[in-house]
Amino acid sequence: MSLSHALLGLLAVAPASGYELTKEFEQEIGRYAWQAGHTSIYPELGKLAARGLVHVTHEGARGAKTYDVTDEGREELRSWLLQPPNPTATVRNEQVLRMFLLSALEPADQRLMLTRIAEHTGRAATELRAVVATETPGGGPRAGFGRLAGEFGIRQYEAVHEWALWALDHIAEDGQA
Amino acid sequence: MSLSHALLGLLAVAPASGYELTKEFEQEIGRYAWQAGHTSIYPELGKLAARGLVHVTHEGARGAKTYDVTDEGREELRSWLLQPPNPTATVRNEQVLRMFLLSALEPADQRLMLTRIAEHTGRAATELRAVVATETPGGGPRAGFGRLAGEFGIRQYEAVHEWALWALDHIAEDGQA
DNA sequence: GACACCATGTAAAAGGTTACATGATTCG
DNA sequence: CGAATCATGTAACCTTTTACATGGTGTC
Repeated sequence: MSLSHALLGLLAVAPASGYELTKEFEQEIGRYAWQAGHTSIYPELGKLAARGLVHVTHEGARGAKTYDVTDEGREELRSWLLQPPNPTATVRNEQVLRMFLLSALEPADQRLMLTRIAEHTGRAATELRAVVATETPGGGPRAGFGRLAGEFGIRQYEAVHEWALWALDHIAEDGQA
Repeated sequence: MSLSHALLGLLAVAPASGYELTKEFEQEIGRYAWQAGHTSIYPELGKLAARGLVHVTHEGARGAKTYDVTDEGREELRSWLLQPPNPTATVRNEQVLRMFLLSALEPADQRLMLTRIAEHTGRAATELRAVVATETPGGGPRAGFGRLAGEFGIRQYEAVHEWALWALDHIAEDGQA
């Protein structure tokens, strides 16, 4: 299960509370890599603590608990991250699924959908490029993290943008690509 | 739930049995978009039939049932596909998660991981480009489908490849991106 | 004092995976 | 006749989502 490793990884970069981790999952990590809500995060932190991979470093106001990774947790994370790319790893992307099912539509609808995708990803790439450019070097505890994610996102949007333009160019009148 | 729409979409392109759909999910669709095994596909086909979105067109040898989409199913599929891109759509990608957690590693491990990713995606892009180039135009019932998926995959691998090279170039000695 | 936000949790239901189970057909 | 492949299904388990539930703190 990858949620445990996602939490381990985020905590390895900087200790945090369940609440802060939840907000993290609403950012880039949730948009490109893995989604999770607080109702799965809190119990999972409890399980990780029970397994000795994380521990509570201190309790703050309003019952807030700050978690940090233990040496054992760091070892577990490292061995998971350094695994060779495995071809059966979990993949689930609703947007990409929509693109793949394009062939099920009539030609006119195909063009409509591809045009929308091209516009949307083109705009998203431009916006993200602007955001990344204005980000101050240095910054918070996860600054490097955001930079890496930003550059990934830009390339991701550009790739889909180029694909949509290619597809628009290559679907014939009868809709066969 | 997207599995139902994935099945609807595949059947809309060409009628098929649960067994054939299962094999479909082991190809590009499972690699880039959505995974499913036969144990989730068979019950789901049953539910879709109960809702009147698909129906069994004929039963062949060994109890094989060929499903096709009904008009109602086609309408449901179309309205789902033409929905505007929604930012909270399901995203779950173990490989991308690994990349995002790069910052949790020591600089030497980061470089090792990025080098591996760059090599792997570079090779995958080249191989896929070769496969797409040799595919005969025309072909089977889902030929357009495979072409679309192939072009998508190529751009996907290239994007990650470029990202990994960028990251290798930009992580300083202390591992800050 | 109301509203926004901080901060945590549980429980039921839905969705998905793994393991188990069965039998037909085809090819060598 | 044995092995691979075709073809379907159920059940137990695990994971995830949705809904419910509670209370503290800061600010206007």
